[in-house]
Amino acid sequence: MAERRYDPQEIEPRWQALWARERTWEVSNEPTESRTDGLRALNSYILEMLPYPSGEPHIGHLKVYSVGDAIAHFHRRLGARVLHPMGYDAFGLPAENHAIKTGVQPRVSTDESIESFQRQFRRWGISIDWSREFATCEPSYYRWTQWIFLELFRAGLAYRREAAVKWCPKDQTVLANEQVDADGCCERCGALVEVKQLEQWFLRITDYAERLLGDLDTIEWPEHVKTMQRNWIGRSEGAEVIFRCEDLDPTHPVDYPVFTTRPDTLFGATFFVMAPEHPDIMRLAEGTPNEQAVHDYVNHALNEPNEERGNADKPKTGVALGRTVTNPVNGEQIPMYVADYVLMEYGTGAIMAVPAHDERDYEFARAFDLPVRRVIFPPNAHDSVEAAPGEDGGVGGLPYVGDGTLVNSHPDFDGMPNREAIGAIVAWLDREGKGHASVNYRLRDWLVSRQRYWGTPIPILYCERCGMVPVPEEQLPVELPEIEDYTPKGRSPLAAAELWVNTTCPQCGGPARRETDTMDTFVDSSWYFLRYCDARNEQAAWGPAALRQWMPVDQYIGGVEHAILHLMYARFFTKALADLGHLDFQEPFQALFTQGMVTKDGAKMSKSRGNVVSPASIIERVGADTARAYILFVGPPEQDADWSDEGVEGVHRFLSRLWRLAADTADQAGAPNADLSVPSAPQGADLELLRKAHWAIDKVSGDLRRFTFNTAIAAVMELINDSSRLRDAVAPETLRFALATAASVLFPFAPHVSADAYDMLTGERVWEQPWPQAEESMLERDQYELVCQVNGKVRDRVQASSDAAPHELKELCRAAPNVMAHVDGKEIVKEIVVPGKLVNLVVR
RNA sequence: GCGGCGGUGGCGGAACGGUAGACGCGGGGCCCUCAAAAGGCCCUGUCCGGAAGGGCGUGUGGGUUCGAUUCCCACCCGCCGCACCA
Repeated sequence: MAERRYDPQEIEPRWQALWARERTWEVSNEPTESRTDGLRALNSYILEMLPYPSGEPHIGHLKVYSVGDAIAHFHRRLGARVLHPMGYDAFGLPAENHAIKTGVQPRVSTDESIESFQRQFRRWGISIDWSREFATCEPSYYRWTQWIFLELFRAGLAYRREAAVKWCPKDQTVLANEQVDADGCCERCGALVEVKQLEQWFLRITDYAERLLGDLDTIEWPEHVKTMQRNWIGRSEGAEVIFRCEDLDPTHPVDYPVFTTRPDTLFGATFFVMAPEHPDIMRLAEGTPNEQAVHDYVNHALNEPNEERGNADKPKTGVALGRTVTNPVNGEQIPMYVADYVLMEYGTGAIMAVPAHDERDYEFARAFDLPVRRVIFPPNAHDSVEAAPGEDGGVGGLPYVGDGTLVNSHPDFDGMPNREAIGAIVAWLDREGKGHASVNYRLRDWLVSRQRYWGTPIPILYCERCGMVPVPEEQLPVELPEIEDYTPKGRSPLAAAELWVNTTCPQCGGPARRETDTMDTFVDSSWYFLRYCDARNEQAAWGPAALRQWMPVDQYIGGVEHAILHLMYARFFTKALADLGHLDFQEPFQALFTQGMVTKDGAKMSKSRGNVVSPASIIERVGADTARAYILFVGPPEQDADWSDEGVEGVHRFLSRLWRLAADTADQAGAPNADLSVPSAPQGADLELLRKAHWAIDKVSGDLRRFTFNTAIAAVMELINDSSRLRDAVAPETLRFALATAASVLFPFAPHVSADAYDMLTGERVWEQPWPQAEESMLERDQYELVCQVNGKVRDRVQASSDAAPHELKELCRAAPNVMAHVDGKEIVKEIVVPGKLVNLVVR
């Protein structure tokens, strides 16, 4: 017989053409009949994070879609109707920067990239429902992004206020944080970046902090991702305390609230610090001898790069404002300072400083020679509370941030454990109207406006008479105009499109100007999973019936680098849209899987390192099946994996072997035969191979549920190794069954070769076959190798019958030759029997 | 600093508290071949031994257990996230 060779370059396009021709992976939104056995939901929504189309897909894309496709195929063959769509997160800076450099319009270069991604995904054989494909830069998509924005605007969840943004004085443009390098310079021109106050759009995600935190308990996400989100939200319990300033005008005192997690230390507050960004700073300093110094300090602090300013090791700096505030608990006048260690974004932008019990305040007090007053006495630190005056209370070790007993405070609280004092002092503040219990979050509102061209236009108009006016829904989308020059000139490039900017007010008909900022691309990707459910709907962003079929996403898959931003924003959108009556669920992604990075020689792939492995070149050499199976075989998918060309060859050999065995076996059988029945009472090699096949079914099924694809593929390798070894010792139908089984369970990982092998053997389409079931009887053995231990060490192995009673197993073990040698007259004090596994004799 | 994850052969990695190292790579030997490629078979943690067999081995030190890579405590190292968050 002619030598047949595994040729992925022939096999793969052939099956891809069939799947494309028959639109095999498309699904409808028709309601599924309700299922009577109640076993499983009939619909399953498997989604990988949509790609940002730039150049060619990289190896990370190959990994995420290989993982997702395996799950999608598995669910299909378990009987589910699976939604597995694809789209492109197509707005963004790189396309725009490319345009600035080359003059090629972002739309043109983006479309090129999208085409290349489409080609690759088809070439990889990913089972995508192409009928639902879209790119977020298409007006038919961003029309609904704009609609959502307006919904949020009407609900008060989108608002405008002044905010500090990064500004490059040379390029005359606002910069995204990512465009500022580590030295605080513009990544394009190298000029020192400044901070500028500009009107910006925000989304009120902070309103959802509590729910975003609480609902993490309702979803099946990796614990570390939940932890990152919890940390990002950063919930702290404490109190808001009011410090009154009467210095400016005693008849009109100003109240400055501060947030503190330690109201128990209030009596130790010896000064008061405000952030340089605090709007009252200059007003407070005005007319004091320090006015100029304060002015200089604020200017300097505001222009300092975040990385530098945020460095906790930096010595504390600041300037006295020359004013005082009143400590509400004891009426003391304490001096006010401005210092850059206080952040405007957190809490109220002002703090009470308790140097004795806070490291930062302590450092500042040291630098400025301010009083330090201990108000917490450590436990077990001898002596009575009264005998502890002076700076450190005679105990030393300041600042002290631990728990203890209150001292130097007030007779009502002195002697109280500080944990208890927190409640007592807050209650007192509350009664006096000087404060109240409060919860504070680290999470800040989401700044969504970008002074950029290549993004979704914000659908707002400014009318001279009516002010800010939302674009009426029937006028959506506000389309991005074609422009000539993408170079920023101190405002969004859109501002130069005068014809587009100038329009009429829908309310009064008078002249109006369009908002020229565009939206952060994270807005686009915060709802795309909803659009897939009803991607061709021109009347609405989605129909409720379509959503009911699919949402929430059953399994979401993507890189851990999106653990915070994208996943938080998508959750926020879902909750906000649910509150507005557009959705009837609270969480978009029921289960999440985060896959690890693919590295080369232990390092992240990058052009500058020259270690980039391109999927296209791999596939050209060994085919898509090998590339996909290898990337899943190399290790657990949630871990980082190092690409090895030798490892790829190993997987290629395995697929090659599988295919050749199937081809030879099919040739011998003459014609494909759908009948896969096996000898009725198999013995010897037949039994061994059939058992192996059923073991493999069981192993792969479990591994697919656990996402341990590496061991699933290893199990199929074992089955193929055994099939090869036993090929001449078993009945032809046994071998056929073993190989068809291997092809069947390998299909989710290497679809083309599996489909081809299955077809050669049976003439059937493997993806139309139900997932195989392992037969219980084939998983059991009537004989097994009993491990014989003496004092926990393996000394022998003997054959035991599966139905042997414990006492029989003990006998077998005691009789094993090498066990006897180790027992040798010693006393057996205990015998542990684990049926099916081992016997352990404890001797003395 | 806080939080999370992880440390197993030459390498990637397997092991419901029960035979440590499945599977693959790499390495060695052999078969096929005029030769090569491709393929096939065998060996491959380490030390002692001819072999049988035995000692030692999952970052370090303790503990629980008949038995620990697995559970508990302390520590060391590495990676990731957050970081002057009041």
